[in-house]
Formats: sequence, structure tokens, C-alpha cells
Amino acid sequence: MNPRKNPTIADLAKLTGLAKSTISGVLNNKEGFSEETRQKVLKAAEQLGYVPNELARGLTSKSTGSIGLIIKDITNPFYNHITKGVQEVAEEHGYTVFLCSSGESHQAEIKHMEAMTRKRVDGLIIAPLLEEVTFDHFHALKKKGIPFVLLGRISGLSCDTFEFDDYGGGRQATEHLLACGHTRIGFVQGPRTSRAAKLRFAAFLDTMKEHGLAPDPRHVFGHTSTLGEAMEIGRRLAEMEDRPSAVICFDDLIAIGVIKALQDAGLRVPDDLSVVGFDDIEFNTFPLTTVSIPTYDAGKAMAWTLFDRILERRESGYKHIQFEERLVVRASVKVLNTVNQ
Amino acid sequence: MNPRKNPTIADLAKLTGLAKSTISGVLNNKEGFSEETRQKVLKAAEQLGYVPNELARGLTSKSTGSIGLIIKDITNPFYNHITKGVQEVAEEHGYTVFLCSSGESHQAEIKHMEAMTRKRVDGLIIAPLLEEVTFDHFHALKKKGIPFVLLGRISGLSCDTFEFDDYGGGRQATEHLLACGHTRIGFVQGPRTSRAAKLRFAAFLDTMKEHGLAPDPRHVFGHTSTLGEAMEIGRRLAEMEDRPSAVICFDDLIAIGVIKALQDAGLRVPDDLSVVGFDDIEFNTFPLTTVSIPTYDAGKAMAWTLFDRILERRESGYKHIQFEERLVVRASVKVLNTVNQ
DNA sequence: TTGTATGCGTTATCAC
DNA sequence: GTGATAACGCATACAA
Repeated sequence: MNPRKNPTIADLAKLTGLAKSTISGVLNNKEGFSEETRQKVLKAAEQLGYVPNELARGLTSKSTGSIGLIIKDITNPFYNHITKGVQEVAEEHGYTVFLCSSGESHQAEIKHMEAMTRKRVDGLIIAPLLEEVTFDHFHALKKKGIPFVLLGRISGLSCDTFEFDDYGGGRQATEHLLACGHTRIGFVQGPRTSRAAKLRFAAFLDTMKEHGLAPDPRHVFGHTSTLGEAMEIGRRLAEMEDRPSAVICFDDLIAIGVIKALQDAGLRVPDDLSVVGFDDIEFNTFPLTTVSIPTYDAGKAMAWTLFDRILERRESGYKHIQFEERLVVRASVKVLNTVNQ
Repeated sequence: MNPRKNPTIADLAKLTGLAKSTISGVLNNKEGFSEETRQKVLKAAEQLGYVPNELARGLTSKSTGSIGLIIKDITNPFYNHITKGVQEVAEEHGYTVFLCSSGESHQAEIKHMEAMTRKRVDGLIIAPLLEEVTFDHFHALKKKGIPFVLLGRISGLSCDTFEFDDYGGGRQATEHLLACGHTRIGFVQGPRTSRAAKLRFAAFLDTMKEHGLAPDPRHVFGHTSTLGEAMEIGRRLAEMEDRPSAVICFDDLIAIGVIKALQDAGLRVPDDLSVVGFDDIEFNTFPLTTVSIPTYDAGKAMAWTLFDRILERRESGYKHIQFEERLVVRASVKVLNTVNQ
């Protein structure tokens, strides 16, 4: 109703007859003020509806109380659980988080990193594109001296890193299928810029090879990121003459797309085709065998590490943490042989 | 490697021998500088790795280039689709968004609003708790003169509002069930502080009444917000002697929890129990009959409206938009009578 | 076309 | 204990 200028400490000074520095001191709970002036200041602040300006504060204090989080897609459970973890830890520290989504775009990633730098965030947590891209912007970021934590490693760039054991996860998924008697196994790859996609696929190939197997090229599907694309692959699978007996999908979202298309085509999982995914997303009724990934914990851990840097609680060397991935067996894989395990 | 102080326009001035105002002018693409000095400035900026300090800029320009978004839970598809819409529009405007999650906590909501005020965001989009809470903090916010848009209406508070027609949605869900021949219908309520929960339930009661029906109190379940709670209700339903023939769940997440528990108990949906939800979340394999809500569009629309205010593209009265909810019939409701429709 | 001075709202360093 | 005053980094109005 009365959008008059925000009151400043100058206004409080005028009102109370005290000096700006006194107001500032009292407001920041510094020692050495008489109870009387203290009360006077507090009352005036209350009365005028004073709200400290954190821009101005940040300008002098060199700290903004904000961090930046750059992820790929907030709509994806993988990332929104990370986000939740980061946010909770930020809140514990009285910090606020800028959320940016790159959407698998290299340019967007760069733009967001620059924006965060301009906003002078105290630190940054980034889930970067890791394949088929350049990393100059990370080296530039590092040169600026602003603390950051990466989800993933970039060779030649030393900083705190967190990773999931995607190779191990891919291996577990493949071995499980093999153990269930599958040999004709397909694979639906994830985004081209995803290191996880690359590692899971590599693990798949390696594990197959160790068993003297190689996937039929027609059973390996290119880079996929949307539910629609996944459903399209599901449709192709449904129509296929010599379908694989199982497919490993880059993540649960893709697995869900494939399963939906399969169901639409009247096929049943796992009877007609076994499916395994990655992420273990919670909100799904299908009993999907999948590889669970501790995204929420990782989000919290990344944020803790970032605040260790920001608050200089740790000055020592960089941390490199790897989180395990764990196969969760449910009912989307058919057991073809009851002999092995 | 060289975390030396960030270069400022003063540094650029020194390096180029020009005045600070010249530097500032060139950097902001103002007219009236010789191509020569322009190049000199740009080169120096490049060379020193100059990054404008938006804190300082905001201090003078009265605009921070940031908006705040306060939602309840980023993990919930309802909210992360809104978030996605808001983010995209913000990005189009060159803005960055602070994301805050209140998690159904009144205190957290207040705290976040205060924090956003201190950070001097240019505007705020809020999905507030609307039931069983006070609204003083909104009136306080309004008095500060910072533009904001609400998801929901607060009586006595004039501002831009966006809403979903939850009553209409609740009616559609109920009528569908009735039309399919169900009369023993249960209801699983959502969070206590949710207006949507209240309206959907009211619509359910009203519609039932119009048909001369009233729900069995044992079939109405109290306020639920987590998947775990929903599963617990599913378990109770499974064990129930005289189960309802259908349940309406506050949202798809609850519906999924109920369905999971039912499936675990060996019951089938819709044969043993029909279920309908709200939200129409994408990543679910179960063919859930649900009420679709245009969250992503609403997110974009709210952001557009906010930017209309911020950029003063519209000075006129407040907008009050209501988005429709639309029943999507799939296969989670059993048709008991083939007579009606 | 370019330079100078001032203010934005704080905090910090001094004196008093 | 409290009060001036100078930063902080930038934009802007006004001179030159």
C-alpha cells in the first residue's frame, strides 16, 4: 500500500538520533552498547519495518549468503533429490540457493556459471555435462577463486568431486541379467553428454564380453533423453521380430517410457521382455528392478563440502568421494534359468 | 590458482587510462563512444577477466535481476513442473531464481519470504500454505511494495493470483466414479494446510450428497502427505472387511502409494478397488485415471505476470486467473454398470 | 566523446 | 559507549 523507499540504517539513525555505525553495530549483535540504545534501535527498526539490504551488506562483507546450484533438469527425480539435499544443508547454514537448469545445453551451462559469478555467489555446486564438451569455463571459474563442488570429475581440474559408481552399477545390472539366464540383452543409452551413460554402457559391454557375449547392434539404442523417445524405442522393441530378452535402460525414466510403450503394445514385462533401470525413483507403481543411487545423500554431502570451503572449516586438499550404486531386485526381470543362483 | 581480488571498473580505468564512467558506459552498451575506446575497454575487460559485480550494480540500479520462488516440495512433480515453467520464463528475461521450499511449514514460509526481502529480489512467486494459517506476513510483504504473484487466493489481499479449479476437479473425479456405478467411495485427504485438499474434498462431499449419497466415515482418511503414509492407508484398505469400491486420492503420489500397498497385499486395481488421483504425473507406468493439472503452463503464466509487474509492462489492476482441471480417464476405475454412459 | 562527483546501504576503522 | 568517515563496486548526472 505504501511502497515508500525501504528504510535504511540512515533512517534509523535519524529517527533515534544515533549514528549509523551504532545502528549497524546493534543490529549485528556486536558487544558494547548500552541496553538503552540497544532497545531504542530495535524499537525503531521494528517501527519502520527495517529490512537489512543484503546487497549492500554483501558489497562490503564479501559474502552474499547465496550459493548456486546448476543441474540439468529439475523435473528429473535424480536431480530434484540432489536439489532437496543441497537446499536443506544450505538452509541449515542460513544460505539461499540459486537454482539453474542447463537442460543438457553446454551454452546454458556456461551462461549460468557466468550469471552466478556476476551475482557473486559464495560457492557453486555443479552437475556438469561431462562428455563431448569442452571445460574451459571450469578452468576460468577456478581462476576466479570461487569455491565449487562438482558432481563428476574433469581431468586436469582439481576441486572437490563427488561421483556415483556408474561403471559398477552397470556391471551389477548386467551381471544380474546374465545370472538370470539372459544372453540377448539390449541397451538404451542416455544423453550423449552424460558420463554416467557412457560408463554404464561400457560396463555393460565389458561384462558381456567377459561372458563371451556381445550385444546385437540392433538391440543397442542411441542416445535418449525424453520420455517420448523412450516410448518410441519401446514401440520399436515391441514390433521387433527377434527382440532381446532383456534391456538395460540408462535410467528409470527411460525404463518407464519403454515399459509404457510395451504395455500399450500388449506386451508384458517381464514375461515378454525384461527391463532394468537406474535411479530407483520412488513414485512408480511398477516393480522395477533397478540400480539405486543415493542422490539425496550426495546432495547433502556436496553442500556440506561446499560449506566447509566457504566457511574455511577445511583448508586441506580436495575431497574425492564416490558413492556406491546398489542393485535393487524387484520383478521386472524374468528368471530364465533356475539353475544359476 | 590466482584468487586475487576481482577486477573492478576502477582497475579497467587504470589499465586503459580512461575514466570509470567511460568504462561503465561502454560495458553497458551505451551510445556515444568512439570505436577506439570501446575496443580498448572491451579488450582490457577480457584481459583482466572482468566480471561485473551485480551486487554493486543492484545497489544503484534498484534491480537485482533475481526473483524468488517459494514452493512446498521440489521433489513433487506438481511443484517441479511449476518450477520448470518459472525458470524458463525467468531465463528468457535474463533473470535468476532463488528456489525455496517451505515443506508445509508455516515458519519456513515466513523465514523464506523474509530472506527474499533481504536479498531484494525484484519479485516473488509463492505457493503459500492456505489453510489453518495466518497471513500477516503477506500483508507485510505487500506493504513493502515488492511485486509478487500467488498460487492461490488470500482473502483481503489484493495481488495477482493464479488458481486451479480444484473444486471442479474434485467434482469431475467424483462424478466419473458415480457414472461408473460406484457409490461406496472413499477419500484420502491431502495436507491439512492445502486449499486444494479442502476443495477437492468439499466437491466430493457435495457431489455425493447431490446423488443422495454420503461416504462411510471409515472410508475417509485424514491428512496425508508422504508416500509412506499413503501406503499405510493402502494397507488398511486392503485389510478392510467392507472396503469401498473406489477411492479418490488427493494426488497421484498418494494414489501411487495406495496402489503399491494394495498390490503388495495381492489386491488388484481396479478389480478389487478403483483409484483416482490428481496431477497426471508423467513418470508412472500405472494407467491411472486422474485429474490433469496444467502446472507447467501455470508456472510460465505466473512468471509472465510477475515480469509484467517488474518491468511495469502492466500497471493496471490485478489478474486473477483460474486454470481448469481435466479428468483423464485411463484404467484404474472399474466400470460397475455398463448402463450409464 | 570523455571525465568528475555523488549516491546506493552497509560495514569497518578510527577517533572522541 | 558512540560518532564520523572511508571504503565496497557501480551508475548517473553533470561538466568539460
